Amino acid sequence: MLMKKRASTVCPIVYALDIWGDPWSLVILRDVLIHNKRHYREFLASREQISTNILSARLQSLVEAGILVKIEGESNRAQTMYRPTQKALDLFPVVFAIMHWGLKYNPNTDMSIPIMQELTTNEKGLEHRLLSNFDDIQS
Amino acid sequence: MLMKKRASTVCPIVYALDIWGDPWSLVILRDVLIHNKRHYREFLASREQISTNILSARLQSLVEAGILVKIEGESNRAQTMYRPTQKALDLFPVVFAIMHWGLKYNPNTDMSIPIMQELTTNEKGLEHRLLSNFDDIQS
DNA sequence: GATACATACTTGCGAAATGCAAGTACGAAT
DNA sequence: ATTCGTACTTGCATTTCGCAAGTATGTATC
Repeated sequence: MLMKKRASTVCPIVYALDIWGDPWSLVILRDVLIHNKRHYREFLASREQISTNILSARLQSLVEAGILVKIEGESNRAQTMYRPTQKALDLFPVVFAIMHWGLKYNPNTDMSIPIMQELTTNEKGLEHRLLSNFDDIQS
Repeated sequence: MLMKKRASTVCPIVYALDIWGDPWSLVILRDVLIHNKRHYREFLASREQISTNILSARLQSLVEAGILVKIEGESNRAQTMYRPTQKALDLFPVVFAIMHWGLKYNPNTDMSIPIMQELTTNEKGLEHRLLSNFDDIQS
């Protein structure tokens, strides 16, 4: 985190930033929520090239913050998965809002990705479909 | 910024993060958009206690990114103002989405602030009222 | 009109976080 | 038995941050 961590803040924005307000955390959350990634190796493979120590640290802090859950396989570390909690699923509106803004102002956005099209034409449908990836989590 | 700056990215989220994805930038944007702050001294007075060098650097990078405009008074630096561009005003949905999430999960949110109440009961009205602070900017 | 004050910064430095490369631990595949 | 894949950890140079102090310039006060 950039900002000195506060035990508590009365501002909902600062509260949010203290948890996932560094860029790498949001990239991980994008991968989890939008691209349905769950394995360490999948996060590593992202275009943004996060380094292993940062990835490890961020996953851990997101778990501590109750955003992700670490599910370890029995007798095989390669089965370890990171899955979102409801607290993470509630970030869909945030992620979508950021995507809308980025889409408007980033001339290099790759519109050939189906999700980008769908975000503008059928956001609710997109959200519903993505949420169905996490049916086991939904309350 | 935490993340190595990219000249261009095809991801709208990473584009956004490269511009305002550090916590301090978002605190400044909160102050501009929600609390209608415009002067250096006002940003410094925020509860989060940003230090002067960071504030100076962030204001400059937000100006470079086309998010804020620096308006200098003639013959008096104390009149210097930082005002949002349309690109900043388009961040209202992002800021509101973050506030909604923070409100849900931050037990310490100060609900005595009128804006917090209004966000849940009348978001559109709140947005409209806040936007009216920037009538001169709106296209 | 000299002095104090306010504002908007810049500078210096120790502490922390980052980025990169390499190493480790362990199960699976050959 | 050896190699490979995966999930990390460790070490270190570089960058960024946080804090304190200093600077520049205009305004207010005596």
